[in-house]
Amino acid sequence: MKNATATSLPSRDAPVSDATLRVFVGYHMKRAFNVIQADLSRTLAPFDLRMLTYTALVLIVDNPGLRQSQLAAAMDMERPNLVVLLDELEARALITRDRVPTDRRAYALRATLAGTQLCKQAVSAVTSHEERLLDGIDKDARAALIATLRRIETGHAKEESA
Amino acid sequence: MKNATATSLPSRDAPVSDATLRVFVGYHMKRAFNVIQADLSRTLAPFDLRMLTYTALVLIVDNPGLRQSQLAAAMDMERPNLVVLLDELEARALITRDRVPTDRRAYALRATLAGTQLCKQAVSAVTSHEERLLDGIDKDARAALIATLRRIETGHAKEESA
DNA sequence: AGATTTAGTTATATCTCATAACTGTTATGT
DNA sequence: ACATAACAGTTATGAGATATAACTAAATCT
Repeated sequence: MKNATATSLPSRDAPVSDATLRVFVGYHMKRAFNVIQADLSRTLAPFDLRMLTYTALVLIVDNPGLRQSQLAAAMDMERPNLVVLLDELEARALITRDRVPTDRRAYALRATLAGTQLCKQAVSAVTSHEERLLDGIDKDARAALIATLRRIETGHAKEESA
Repeated sequence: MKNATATSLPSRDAPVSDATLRVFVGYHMKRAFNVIQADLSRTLAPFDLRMLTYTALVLIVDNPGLRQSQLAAAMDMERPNLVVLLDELEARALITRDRVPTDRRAYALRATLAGTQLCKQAVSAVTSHEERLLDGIDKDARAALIATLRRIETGHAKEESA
Protein backbone atom coordinates (compact mmCIF):
# COMPACT_ATOMS: atom_id res chain seq x y z
CA MET A 1 0.00 0.00 0.00
CA LYS A 2 1.20 3.44 -0.81
CA ASN A 3 -0.15 6.91 -0.55
CA ALA A 4 -0.02 9.63 -3.08
CA THR A 5 1.45 12.47 -1.09
CA ALA A 6 2.98 13.03 2.28
CA THR A 7 0.29 15.55 3.08
CA SER A 8 -2.51 13.13 2.35
CA LEU A 9 -4.14 15.56 0.00
CA PRO A 10 -3.93 14.40 -3.58
CA SER A 11 -4.63 17.30 -5.86
CA ARG A 12 -7.74 17.16 -8.02
CA ASP A 13 -5.98 15.53 -10.92
CA ALA A 14 -3.36 13.46 -9.15
CA PRO A 15 -3.73 9.98 -10.53
CA VAL A 16 -5.42 7.67 -8.05
CA SER A 17 -3.13 4.81 -7.17
CA ASP A 18 -4.57 1.34 -7.47
CA ALA A 19 -1.23 -0.35 -6.93
CA THR A 20 -2.56 -2.56 -4.17
CA LEU A 21 -5.34 -3.89 -6.37
CA ARG A 22 -3.09 -4.31 -9.39
CA VAL A 23 -1.52 -7.23 -7.59
CA PHE A 24 -4.69 -9.23 -8.17
CA VAL A 25 -5.54 -11.06 -11.34
CA GLY A 26 -9.19 -10.59 -10.50
CA TYR A 27 -8.84 -6.83 -10.61
CA HIS A 28 -7.29 -6.93 -14.06
CA MET A 29 -9.98 -9.32 -15.22
CA LYS A 30 -12.78 -7.13 -14.01
CA ARG A 31 -11.33 -4.10 -15.74
CA ALA A 32 -10.61 -5.87 -18.98
CA PHE A 33 -14.01 -7.53 -18.93
CA ASN A 34 -15.70 -4.17 -18.46
CA VAL A 35 -14.16 -3.02 -21.70
CA ILE A 36 -15.20 -6.15 -23.55
CA GLN A 37 -18.67 -6.08 -22.10
CA ALA A 38 -19.17 -2.43 -23.02
CA ASP A 39 -18.09 -3.19 -26.56
CA LEU A 40 -20.38 -6.21 -26.67
CA SER A 41 -23.35 -4.19 -25.51
CA ARG A 42 -22.77 -1.59 -28.18
CA THR A 43 -22.38 -4.32 -30.76
CA LEU A 44 -25.58 -6.07 -29.77
CA ALA A 45 -27.70 -2.97 -29.35
CA PRO A 46 -28.65 -2.76 -33.05
CA PHE A 47 -30.04 -6.27 -32.80
CA ASP A 48 -31.93 -5.46 -29.62
CA LEU A 49 -29.98 -8.10 -27.81
CA ARG A 50 -28.10 -7.98 -24.54
CA MET A 51 -25.30 -10.24 -23.49
CA LEU A 52 -27.66 -12.72 -21.87
CA THR A 53 -30.31 -12.83 -24.57
CA TYR A 54 -27.54 -13.19 -27.12
CA THR A 55 -25.94 -16.04 -25.23
CA ALA A 56 -29.25 -17.82 -24.81
CA LEU A 57 -30.10 -17.41 -28.47
CA VAL A 58 -26.76 -18.78 -29.65
CA LEU A 59 -27.04 -21.77 -27.35
CA ILE A 60 -30.56 -22.53 -28.53
CA VAL A 61 -29.56 -22.27 -32.17
CA ASP A 62 -26.63 -24.59 -31.54
CA ASN A 63 -28.56 -27.02 -29.39
CA PRO A 64 -32.05 -27.28 -30.83
CA GLY A 65 -34.50 -28.99 -28.56
CA LEU A 66 -32.70 -28.37 -25.31
CA ARG A 67 -34.73 -27.76 -22.21
CA GLN A 68 -34.78 -24.73 -19.98
CA SER A 69 -33.02 -26.44 -17.11
CA GLN A 70 -30.21 -27.47 -19.39
CA LEU A 71 -29.89 -23.97 -20.71
CA ALA A 72 -29.94 -22.48 -17.24
CA ALA A 73 -27.19 -24.86 -16.19
CA ALA A 74 -25.17 -24.06 -19.30
CA MET A 75 -25.53 -20.36 -18.66
CA ASP A 76 -24.81 -20.76 -15.00
CA MET A 77 -27.95 -19.02 -13.87
CA GLU A 78 -31.02 -19.92 -11.88
CA ARG A 79 -34.07 -21.23 -13.70
CA PRO A 80 -36.36 -18.45 -12.59
CA ASN A 81 -34.11 -15.84 -14.13
CA LEU A 82 -34.10 -17.65 -17.43
CA VAL A 83 -37.88 -17.50 -17.70
CA VAL A 84 -38.06 -13.77 -18.37
CA LEU A 85 -35.20 -14.00 -20.80
CA LEU A 86 -36.98 -16.67 -22.81
CA ASP A 87 -40.29 -14.84 -22.55
CA GLU A 88 -38.59 -11.98 -24.31
CA LEU A 89 -37.07 -14.10 -27.06
CA GLU A 90 -40.34 -15.94 -27.54
CA ALA A 91 -42.37 -12.74 -27.66
CA ARG A 92 -40.08 -11.56 -30.42
CA ALA A 93 -40.65 -14.85 -32.21
CA LEU A 94 -36.97 -15.67 -32.19
CA ILE A 95 -37.52 -18.97 -30.39
CA THR A 96 -40.34 -21.37 -29.67
CA ARG A 97 -41.16 -23.39 -26.58
CA ASP A 98 -42.44 -26.72 -27.82
CA ARG A 99 -43.80 -29.22 -25.38
CA VAL A 100 -41.71 -32.36 -25.18
CA PRO A 101 -44.04 -35.27 -25.99
CA THR A 102 -42.16 -37.69 -23.78
CA ASP A 103 -42.14 -35.31 -20.82
CA ARG A 104 -45.02 -32.92 -20.72
CA ARG A 105 -43.43 -30.84 -17.98
CA ALA A 106 -40.59 -29.76 -20.20
CA TYR A 107 -40.23 -27.41 -23.12
CA ALA A 108 -37.95 -28.06 -26.07
CA LEU A 109 -36.38 -24.79 -27.06
CA ARG A 110 -35.86 -24.10 -30.73
CA ALA A 111 -34.88 -21.06 -32.71
CA THR A 112 -37.24 -19.89 -35.41
CA LEU A 113 -35.96 -18.96 -38.83
CA ALA A 114 -35.89 -15.34 -37.75
CA GLY A 115 -34.03 -16.32 -34.62
CA THR A 116 -31.48 -18.30 -36.54
CA GLN A 117 -30.92 -15.47 -38.95
CA LEU A 118 -30.63 -12.84 -36.25
CA CYS A 119 -28.23 -15.12 -34.40
CA LYS A 120 -26.06 -15.48 -37.46
CA GLN A 121 -25.92 -11.73 -37.96
CA ALA A 122 -25.20 -11.08 -34.31
CA VAL A 123 -22.45 -13.67 -34.12
CA SER A 124 -20.86 -12.19 -37.18
CA ALA A 125 -21.04 -8.68 -35.75
CA VAL A 126 -19.63 -9.78 -32.42
CA THR A 127 -16.85 -11.63 -34.20
CA SER A 128 -15.69 -8.63 -36.11
CA HIS A 129 -16.05 -6.31 -33.14
CA GLU A 130 -14.00 -8.57 -30.93
CA GLU A 131 -11.49 -8.93 -33.71
CA ARG A 132 -11.13 -5.19 -33.78
CA LEU A 133 -10.93 -4.95 -30.01
CA LEU A 134 -8.17 -7.53 -29.89
CA ASP A 135 -6.33 -6.23 -32.88
CA GLY A 136 -2.68 -6.20 -32.00
CA ILE A 137 -2.85 -9.17 -29.71
CA ASP A 138 -1.29 -11.95 -31.71
CA LYS A 139 -2.55 -15.47 -32.07
CA ASP A 140 -0.14 -16.84 -29.51
CA ALA A 141 -1.10 -14.33 -26.87
CA ARG A 142 -4.78 -14.99 -27.52
CA ALA A 143 -4.34 -18.72 -27.29
CA ALA A 144 -2.38 -18.33 -24.06
CA LEU A 145 -5.03 -16.01 -22.68
CA ILE A 146 -7.85 -18.41 -23.48
CA ALA A 147 -5.93 -21.38 -22.13
CA THR A 148 -5.28 -19.65 -18.83
CA LEU A 149 -8.83 -18.38 -18.54
CA ARG A 150 -10.10 -21.86 -19.15
CA ARG A 151 -7.93 -23.29 -16.42
CA ILE A 152 -9.27 -20.72 -14.02
CA GLU A 153 -12.83 -21.42 -15.10
CA THR A 154 -12.58 -25.15 -14.72
CA GLY A 155 -11.43 -24.83 -11.20
CA HIS A 156 -8.35 -26.19 -12.36
CA ALA A 157 -5.40 -24.32 -12.29
CA LYS A 158 -4.13 -27.08 -10.12
CA GLU A 159 -3.36 -29.58 -12.85
CA GLU A 160 -1.08 -29.14 -15.77
CA SER A 161 -2.80 -28.46 -19.06
CA ALA A 162 -3.47 -31.17 -21.64
CA MET B 1 -22.35 -23.61 -35.24
CA LYS B 2 -23.08 -27.23 -34.58
CA ASN B 3 -26.00 -29.16 -33.21
CA ALA B 4 -25.93 -31.96 -30.76
CA THR B 5 -27.95 -34.58 -32.57
CA ALA B 6 -29.40 -35.16 -35.97
CA THR B 7 -32.84 -35.47 -34.43
CA SER B 8 -32.61 -32.12 -32.70
CA LEU B 9 -33.49 -33.69 -29.39
CA PRO B 10 -30.53 -33.69 -27.03
CA SER B 11 -31.16 -36.13 -24.24
CA ARG B 12 -31.52 -34.76 -20.73
CA ASP B 13 -27.84 -35.12 -19.94
CA ALA B 14 -26.30 -34.53 -23.33
CA PRO B 15 -23.69 -31.86 -22.80
CA VAL B 16 -24.82 -28.51 -24.15
CA SER B 17 -22.48 -27.32 -26.86
CA ASP B 18 -21.15 -23.81 -26.49
CA ALA B 19 -18.65 -24.23 -29.32
CA THR B 20 -19.83 -21.09 -31.09
CA LEU B 21 -19.30 -18.96 -27.99
CA ARG B 22 -15.97 -20.57 -27.17
CA VAL B 23 -14.55 -18.71 -30.13
CA PHE B 24 -14.82 -15.48 -28.18
CA VAL B 25 -12.33 -14.24 -25.65
CA GLY B 26 -15.16 -12.38 -23.96
CA TYR B 27 -17.00 -15.60 -23.26
CA HIS B 28 -13.98 -17.15 -21.62
CA MET B 29 -13.42 -13.99 -19.62
CA LYS B 30 -16.95 -13.90 -18.34
CA ARG B 31 -16.79 -17.52 -17.24
CA ALA B 32 -13.39 -17.22 -15.61
CA PHE B 33 -14.38 -14.00 -13.93
CA ASN B 34 -17.51 -15.61 -12.51
CA VAL B 35 -15.29 -18.11 -10.74
CA ILE B 36 -12.99 -15.43 -9.40
CA GLN B 37 -15.85 -13.22 -8.35
CA ALA B 38 -17.60 -16.06 -6.53
CA ASP B 39 -14.40 -16.83 -4.68
CA LEU B 40 -13.91 -13.17 -3.87
CA SER B 41 -17.42 -12.85 -2.48
CA ARG B 42 -16.91 -15.83 -0.23
CA THR B 43 -13.57 -14.43 0.89
CA LEU B 44 -14.99 -11.02 1.70
CA ALA B 45 -18.17 -12.22 3.37
CA PRO B 46 -16.56 -12.65 6.81
CA PHE B 47 -15.51 -9.00 6.66
CA ASP B 48 -18.96 -7.89 5.61
CA LEU B 49 -17.49 -6.49 2.44
CA ARG B 50 -18.52 -6.95 -1.16
CA MET B 51 -16.34 -6.49 -4.18
CA LEU B 52 -17.24 -2.84 -4.52
CA THR B 53 -17.01 -1.85 -0.89
CA TYR B 54 -13.71 -3.67 -0.71
CA THR B 55 -12.38 -1.88 -3.78
CA ALA B 56 -13.48 1.49 -2.47
CA LEU B 57 -11.95 0.86 0.92
CA VAL B 58 -8.60 -0.18 -0.53
CA LEU B 59 -8.48 2.85 -2.77
CA ILE B 60 -9.30 5.19 0.10
CA VAL B 61 -6.65 3.63 2.31
CA ASP B 62 -4.10 3.96 -0.46
CA ASN B 63 -5.13 7.46 -1.47
CA PRO B 64 -6.06 9.32 1.68
CA GLY B 65 -7.86 12.55 1.05
CA LEU B 66 -9.17 11.74 -2.37
CA ARG B 67 -12.54 13.08 -3.36
CA GLN B 68 -15.64 11.17 -4.34
CA SER B 69 -15.47 12.14 -7.98
CA GLN B 70 -11.93 10.90 -8.19
CA LEU B 71 -12.89 7.65 -6.57
CA ALA B 72 -15.88 7.24 -8.84
CA ALA B 73 -13.65 7.81 -11.85
CA ALA B 74 -11.08 5.36 -10.54
CA MET B 75 -13.74 2.75 -9.99
CA ASP B 76 -15.37 3.47 -13.28
CA MET B 77 -18.76 4.10 -11.84
CA GLU B 78 -21.19 6.98 -11.69
CA ARG B 79 -21.03 9.35 -8.74
CA PRO B 80 -24.56 8.66 -7.55
CA ASN B 81 -23.82 4.97 -7.17
CA LEU B 82 -20.79 5.69 -5.07
CA VAL B 83 -22.81 7.64 -2.54
CA VAL B 84 -24.60 4.63 -1.07
CA LEU B 85 -21.39 2.67 -1.03
CA LEU B 86 -19.65 5.36 0.99
CA ASP B 87 -22.68 5.83 3.21
CA GLU B 88 -22.27 2.21 4.15
CA LEU B 89 -18.55 2.46 4.84
CA GLU B 90 -19.03 5.66 6.78
CA ALA B 91 -21.90 4.23 8.83
CA ARG B 92 -19.59 1.40 9.79
CA ALA B 93 -16.96 3.96 10.77
CA LEU B 94 -14.46 2.54 8.32
CA ILE B 95 -14.02 5.87 6.54
CA THR B 96 -14.69 9.53 7.17
CA ARG B 97 -15.90 12.27 4.85
CA ASP B 98 -13.99 15.39 5.80
CA ARG B 99 -14.84 18.69 4.20
CA VAL B 100 -12.05 20.03 2.05
CA PRO B 101 -11.22 23.51 3.41
CA THR B 102 -10.16 24.84 0.03
CA ASP B 103 -13.29 23.55 -1.72
CA ARG B 104 -16.33 23.34 0.46
CA ARG B 105 -18.22 21.35 -2.11
CA ALA B 106 -15.91 18.37 -1.84
CA TYR B 107 -15.25 15.70 0.73
CA ALA B 108 -11.82 14.29 1.45
CA LEU B 109 -12.17 10.58 2.00
CA ARG B 110 -10.02 8.96 4.64
CA ALA B 111 -9.96 5.56 6.24
CA THR B 112 -10.28 5.37 10.00
CA LEU B 113 -7.99 3.17 12.02
CA ALA B 114 -10.64 0.48 11.98
CA GLY B 115 -10.98 0.87 8.24
CA THR B 116 -7.27 0.60 7.70
CA GLN B 117 -7.07 -2.49 9.83
CA LEU B 118 -10.04 -4.17 8.18
CA CYS B 119 -8.55 -3.31 4.82
CA LYS B 120 -5.27 -4.91 5.74
CA GLN B 121 -6.98 -8.08 6.86
CA ALA B 122 -9.19 -8.22 3.80
CA VAL B 123 -6.32 -7.66 1.40
CA SER B 124 -4.39 -10.40 3.09
CA ALA B 125 -7.33 -12.80 2.91
CA VAL B 126 -7.97 -11.98 -0.74
CA THR B 127 -4.30 -12.45 -1.51
CA SER B 128 -4.16 -15.93 -0.07
CA HIS B 129 -7.50 -16.92 -1.61
CA GLU B 130 -6.44 -15.80 -5.04
CA GLU B 131 -3.14 -17.52 -4.54
CA ARG B 132 -4.99 -20.73 -3.87
CA LEU B 133 -7.32 -20.21 -6.81
CA LEU B 134 -4.42 -19.68 -9.16
CA ASP B 135 -2.27 -22.39 -7.71
CA GLY B 136 -0.83 -24.30 -10.62
CA ILE B 137 -0.66 -21.33 -12.92
CA ASP B 138 3.00 -20.44 -12.96
CA LYS B 139 4.50 -16.99 -12.72
CA ASP B 140 5.05 -16.68 -16.44
CA ALA B 141 1.48 -17.58 -17.30
CA ARG B 142 0.22 -15.13 -14.72
CA ALA B 143 2.42 -12.36 -15.99
CA ALA B 144 1.31 -13.06 -19.54
CA LEU B 145 -2.32 -13.10 -18.45
CA ILE B 146 -2.05 -9.79 -16.66
CA ALA B 147 -0.12 -8.19 -19.51
CA THR B 148 -2.75 -9.22 -22.04
CA LEU B 149 -5.63 -8.16 -19.81
CA ARG B 150 -4.00 -4.81 -19.33
CA ARG B 151 -3.67 -4.30 -23.05
CA ILE B 152 -7.32 -5.07 -23.49
CA GLU B 153 -8.25 -2.73 -20.65
CA THR B 154 -6.23 0.17 -21.92
CA GLY B 155 -7.94 0.04 -25.23
CA HIS B 156 -4.68 -0.91 -26.39
CA ALA B 157 -4.12 -3.95 -27.93
CA LYS B 158 -3.07 -2.02 -30.96
CA GLU B 159 0.40 -1.03 -29.81
CA GLU B 160 3.19 -3.29 -28.77
CA SER B 161 3.77 -3.50 -25.04
CA ALA B 162 6.55 -1.63 -23.30
C1' DA C 1 -52.05 -45.27 -4.57
C1' DG C 2 -49.15 -42.15 -2.14
C1' DA C 3 -44.77 -39.77 -1.50
C1' DT C 4 -40.95 -37.71 -3.74
C1' DT C 5 -38.66 -35.47 -7.39
C1' DT C 6 -38.45 -32.63 -11.42
C1' DA C 7 -39.71 -28.69 -15.02
C1' DG C 8 -41.27 -24.55 -15.31
C1' DT C 9 -43.34 -20.54 -13.16
C1' DT C 10 -44.52 -16.61 -9.92
C1' DA C 11 -43.28 -13.52 -6.49
C1' DT C 12 -39.89 -11.16 -4.13
C1' DA C 13 -35.52 -9.07 -2.67
C1' DT C 14 -30.84 -7.46 -3.37
C1' DC C 15 -27.10 -5.60 -5.98
C1' DT C 16 -25.18 -3.19 -9.86
C1' DC C 17 -25.33 0.51 -12.77
C1' DA C 18 -27.26 4.53 -15.53
C1' DT C 19 -29.78 9.09 -15.98
C1' DA C 20 -32.17 13.25 -14.63
C1' DA C 21 -32.87 16.71 -11.50
C1' DC C 22 -31.73 19.21 -7.40
C1' DT C 23 -28.63 21.98 -3.72
C1' DG C 24 -24.82 24.37 -2.63
C1' DT C 25 -20.22 26.09 -3.99
C1' DT C 26 -16.66 27.63 -7.07
C1' DA C 27 -15.09 29.53 -11.40
C1' DT C 28 -15.86 32.55 -15.63
C1' DG C 29 -16.83 36.33 -18.42
C1' DT C 30 -18.13 40.46 -19.61
C1' DA D 1 -19.49 42.88 -9.44
C1' DC D 2 -22.62 40.16 -10.84
C1' DA D 3 -24.82 36.92 -13.93
C1' DT D 4 -23.78 32.57 -15.84
C1' DA D 5 -21.67 28.38 -16.22
C1' DA D 6 -19.34 24.49 -14.27
C1' DC D 7 -18.64 21.37 -10.52
C1' DA D 8 -19.27 18.17 -6.00
C1' DG D 9 -22.29 15.69 -3.92
C1' DT D 10 -27.00 14.10 -3.35
C1' DT D 11 -31.81 12.30 -4.25
C1' DA D 12 -34.96 9.86 -6.91
C1' DT D 13 -35.82 6.57 -10.18
C1' DG D 14 -35.52 2.78 -13.37
C1' DA D 15 -33.37 -1.10 -15.75
C1' DG D 16 -30.83 -5.24 -15.52
C1' DA D 17 -28.72 -9.28 -13.24
C1' DT D 18 -28.99 -12.63 -9.72
C1' DA D 19 -30.68 -15.45 -5.68
C1' DT D 20 -34.43 -17.80 -2.86
C1' DA D 21 -38.98 -19.49 -1.55
C1' DA D 22 -43.18 -21.20 -2.82
C1' DC D 23 -46.36 -22.82 -6.18
C1' DT D 24 -48.47 -26.04 -10.26
C1' DA D 25 -48.23 -29.82 -13.04
C1' DA D 26 -46.18 -33.94 -14.44
C1' DA D 27 -43.09 -37.78 -13.90
C1' DT D 28 -40.92 -41.30 -10.92
C1' DC D 29 -40.33 -44.40 -7.09
C1' DT D 30 -41.76 -47.53 -3.54
